[in-house]
Amino acid sequence: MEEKKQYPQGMKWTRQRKDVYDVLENASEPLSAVQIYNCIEKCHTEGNYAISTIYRILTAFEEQGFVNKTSFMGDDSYVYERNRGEHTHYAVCLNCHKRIPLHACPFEHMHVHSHEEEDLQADGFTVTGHKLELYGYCKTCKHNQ
Amino acid sequence: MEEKKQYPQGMKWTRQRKDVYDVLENASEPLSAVQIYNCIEKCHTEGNYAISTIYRILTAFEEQGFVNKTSFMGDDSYVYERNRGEHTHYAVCLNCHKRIPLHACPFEHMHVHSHEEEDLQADGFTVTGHKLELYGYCKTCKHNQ
DNA sequence: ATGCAAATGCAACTCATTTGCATCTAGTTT
DNA sequence: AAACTAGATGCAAATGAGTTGCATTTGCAT
Repeated sequence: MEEKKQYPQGMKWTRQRKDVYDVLENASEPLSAVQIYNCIEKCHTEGNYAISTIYRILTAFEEQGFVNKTSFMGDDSYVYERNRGEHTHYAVCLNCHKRIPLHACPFEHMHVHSHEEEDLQADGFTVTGHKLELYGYCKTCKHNQ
Repeated sequence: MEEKKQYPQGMKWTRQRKDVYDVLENASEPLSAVQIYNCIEKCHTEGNYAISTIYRILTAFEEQGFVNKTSFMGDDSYVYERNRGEHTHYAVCLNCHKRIPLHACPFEHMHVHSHEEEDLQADGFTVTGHKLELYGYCKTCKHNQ
């Protein structure tokens, strides 16, 4: 009757893992390990949490395919988000580092890869994903020059 | 008669800056600050170099538009390359972090931005550039499982 | 040759992430 | 239900990229 067993084989379902999982499940944007850590510390005043544990959990989750790890231009840390099948691209402000999600992936409607993938396959390279980032300046930062 | 004055206004042309510039000019791929530092230390046994100087020079060069600073998935540091007007995208191997340059930008031949840019402009966001990264596994890493 | 703002070297610092190790615990076995 | 054990955690120390304050040096304009 629990929401167990949605989790991978051979992975212990600990309090810490559940907390990290919940945070990512409810997050509306990618979060860094430190953000996740702070979020958990804030909500659960119970036990202690070690930041190293958060990192280890995120690594494990990534290996299991639960979360995706990426970095954005201008940010100095990695961010993690629940892997929900679809993927999102962002426009990032080079000044304040705000991220604006794009509503569609330009690659969805066509085979842009054509040229590229041919070349790559000749090299024996297997493409598993792609990442597109638009960058520039948001309204606020543009005005504040 | 020298190759001076290809450099920006108000910027002193020091031995260190010339060295960094030369390394980037002759580089066949983006380099990290540490790689540039090591490269210079190796070639020029003369004076001392401080890694902090390299970082300051790279920051200055970037502000002047001489170099572009980017990061690639899986790498934990920034890399810099001479800004030669054109831009290059890469396919990066998630295992060995090798980068394979793509010969063309998929965005060159069309206005992919259409949808996206409309949305963004409604938000007051000004797009100044984009970055596309394909990722996956190179021939070697794929075979070595 | 002189003067000074800009650039450098150095050492100490920050901040994200990792690691070794002793302790603990989820989940299985008895 | 108690015992067992591989895997997970907390802690503290280490690593590594990048930054900063400050005293000293050096382009380069006068």
